[in-house]
Amino acid sequence: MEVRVRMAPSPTGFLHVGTARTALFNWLFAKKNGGKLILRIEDTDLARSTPEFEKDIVEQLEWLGITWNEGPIRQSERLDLYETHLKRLLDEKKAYWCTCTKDELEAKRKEMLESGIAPRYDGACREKHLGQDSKGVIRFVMPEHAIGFTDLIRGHIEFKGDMIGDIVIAKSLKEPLYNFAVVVDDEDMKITHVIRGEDGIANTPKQLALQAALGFRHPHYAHLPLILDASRAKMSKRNAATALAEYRAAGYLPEAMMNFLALIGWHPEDDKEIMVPEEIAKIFTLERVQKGGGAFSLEKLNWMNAHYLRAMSDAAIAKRIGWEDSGKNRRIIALVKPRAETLNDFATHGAFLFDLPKYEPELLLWKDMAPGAAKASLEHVIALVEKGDAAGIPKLAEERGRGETFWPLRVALSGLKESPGPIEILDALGTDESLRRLHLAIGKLEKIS
RNA sequence: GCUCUCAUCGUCUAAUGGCUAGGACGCCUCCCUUUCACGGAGGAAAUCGGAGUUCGAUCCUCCGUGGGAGCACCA
Repeated sequence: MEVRVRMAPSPTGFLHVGTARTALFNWLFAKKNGGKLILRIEDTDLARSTPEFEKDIVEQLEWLGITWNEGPIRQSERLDLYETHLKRLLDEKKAYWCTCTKDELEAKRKEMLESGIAPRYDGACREKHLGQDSKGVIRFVMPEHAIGFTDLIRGHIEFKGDMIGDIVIAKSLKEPLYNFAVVVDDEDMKITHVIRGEDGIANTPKQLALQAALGFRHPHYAHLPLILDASRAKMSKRNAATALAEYRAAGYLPEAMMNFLALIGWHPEDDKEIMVPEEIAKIFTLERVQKGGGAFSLEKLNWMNAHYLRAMSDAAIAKRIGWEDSGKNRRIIALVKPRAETLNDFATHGAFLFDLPKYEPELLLWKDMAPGAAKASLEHVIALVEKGDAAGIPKLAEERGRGETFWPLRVALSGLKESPGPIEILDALGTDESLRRLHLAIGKLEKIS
């Protein structure tokens, strides 16, 4: 049987890194098994869903390199389908109208909580046989027996029978709710494997019961461990950037992000960590997915991004950051690359190459060097550069002292305490600009001598 | 409160019923180097606790502890 999996984000916010990771694992699973991936937009909550968020979801998935075979399919456009099944459930008395008010429910809930039992609907309207004109909501008659399933990652999971009350499956015939829409869609789209986050575990028995009542088959379930933040709680906007778009804007590469995300909760048999998506897809199995939640380590992401950056050609980087692919820009990129962690670093770390650096004159002094000595050093360098003999600088350094020569030169050109090598900067800057900066440095030294 | 779930270096994780529990990030040292990086070579760092099964348990079982998630007319 053909493997069919889905990613089912809800357009009520920007694409979350956790959602992206779930999408990625579905993509990997589909690829590994020669299956199909369906993008389903779960927008049954009309009040909270927006086209902007949907656009972000699609854009970020595309950026990551996740491709799908069907969709995006919007639940909001399939209302008739849900209504058909809703009516069937009602006709068969497997669902009923409920007119309990929110206040009543809240009071009962509080009461149950206080007496130490799990809050659940008491079934007050179950036997009232209310009609559609009652303007209530539709509840599903939850079976009393225990419901278990075998999770592909966690093994057998069982829920006690009387735990879950009659859940609301729709606000009206035209307003289905999450658990119901999911069940109808998973059946209709012939989903074989539901691969989702661990937070979906508690929904599984509800969906299983709904499937049984509707006469649907049960897909396989696999619940992925959660992505945790640095304090080991579910990653939230409070403590870290959660929107994929933020990482994109911060200059992370999609290939690095994908590789990094794949390694949260999954690990290859060997210890090879740097892998392109196609490589991972070849060896990906749910058996090797971890059960415990994994923290999102920005430090490791940074390392991985830097690693991918260093593997890219200067021309490719120029293209990514939107720089003209000129000889000068390539030299600048080559200079910044060993120190860059993100795409944005090229602009910030390379800024001194475009704009005249600002720095204190004292920075020009190597250790306890006197201003006059620094000035003399720079003058020697200027003489060489003016002759077009920059290649003679290393020899000069040997004669006059490496630190004494290179340090003032580097600072004069970059204004930085930490920077690429001075000869390389001189080359990237060009003779004219270099001489200009050297003279400016001498001016600064004269002021403090 | 109730339900479900998880537990190996600080972090992501590997492995095994029995050798020095492996790799990666981060950290430290050294080499390279005018500086900082990059690169190279080393190093410190972990099986939550208690019972049981067993010749032997980090691995299997139970209990405890700790963490996490879920308990909407959200998804």
